[in-house]
Amino acid sequence: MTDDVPARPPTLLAITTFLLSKVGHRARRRLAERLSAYDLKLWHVAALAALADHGPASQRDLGTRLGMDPSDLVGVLDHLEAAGRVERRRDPADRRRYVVSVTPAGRSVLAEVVRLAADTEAEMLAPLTARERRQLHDLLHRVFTHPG
Amino acid sequence: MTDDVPARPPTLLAITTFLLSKVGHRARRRLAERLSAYDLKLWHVAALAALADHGPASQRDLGTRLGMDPSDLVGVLDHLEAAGRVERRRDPADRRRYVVSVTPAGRSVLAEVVRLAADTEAEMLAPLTARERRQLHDLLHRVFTHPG
DNA sequence: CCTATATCAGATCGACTGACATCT
DNA sequence: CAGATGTCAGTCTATCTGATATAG
Repeated sequence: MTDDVPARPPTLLAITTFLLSKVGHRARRRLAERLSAYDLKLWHVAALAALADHGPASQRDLGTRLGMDPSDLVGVLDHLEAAGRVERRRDPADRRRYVVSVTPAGRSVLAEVVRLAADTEAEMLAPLTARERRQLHDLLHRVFTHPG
Repeated sequence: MTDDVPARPPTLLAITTFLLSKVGHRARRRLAERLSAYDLKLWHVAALAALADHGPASQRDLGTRLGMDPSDLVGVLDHLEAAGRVERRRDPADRRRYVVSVTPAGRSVLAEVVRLAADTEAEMLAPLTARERRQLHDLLHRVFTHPG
């Protein structure tokens, strides 16, 4: 009746790397779809979060912190700035740099988006109990923050 | 001393969807790097696994099973066929279709690659105990196979 | 005649590379 | 002058769309 999704090859399902890649891709996709209502992409959210959590920064430092190419950051910040969500000011102490900071509007949309991410998460992880979701989060967090 | 990786924004680390996306991307990347030694990409492995697990199939059925666009499957099979890892024969019952099947060489390289994936996995999941890796695998498997 | 299959050509997007003007 | 910063242009890949030839 509903869309017939054929079984995936067991050989693939046995590979954790495969599952990580697939589930991660699906998660990214779903969140990105919802973010489009706010005229945001994932990198925009990452930039807002970094500025909100760690305070104003130069574009280079922002890029380093996020593991993002500085040249791609340019367009991301252009977009956020045009929407009044971040501000660029020249650093008076080093006039090559900008000091980028979040505006109140940026903080506000970030808070909304964090709630939206929680909704997406609940949908994605529907088959898991609350305890299992916390487990999954903890395991992923440890893997992510592991050096190398 | 070693590369100074700055802390990621806590706001992002609290979002499971973010962690899934990031860890999944890293997993994909690492596996892809290792596969290049075998002249394979991830889709090649997926196709080999599907054919090995479920037997010969038409390209359309293969694409459906893997959630892959049939037009992209063409190049993947061209490549595998040129390396003698799959075979395309016309289906005598419906001459629009090919019947695609794995060759012994294809099965052989698939087995090697599965071991290689296990190595990559061990490296990626180094901070987890064996029990935790099984937990992670189980949780991801349930999320992945959940309808919707 | 209409649909299915495999194929090809092109659009789009994200990540990465190289060059460059400005400033220290 | 050498190095850092932000910017721009272009490449490369994967993914998705649309058109087409052949067969049912």
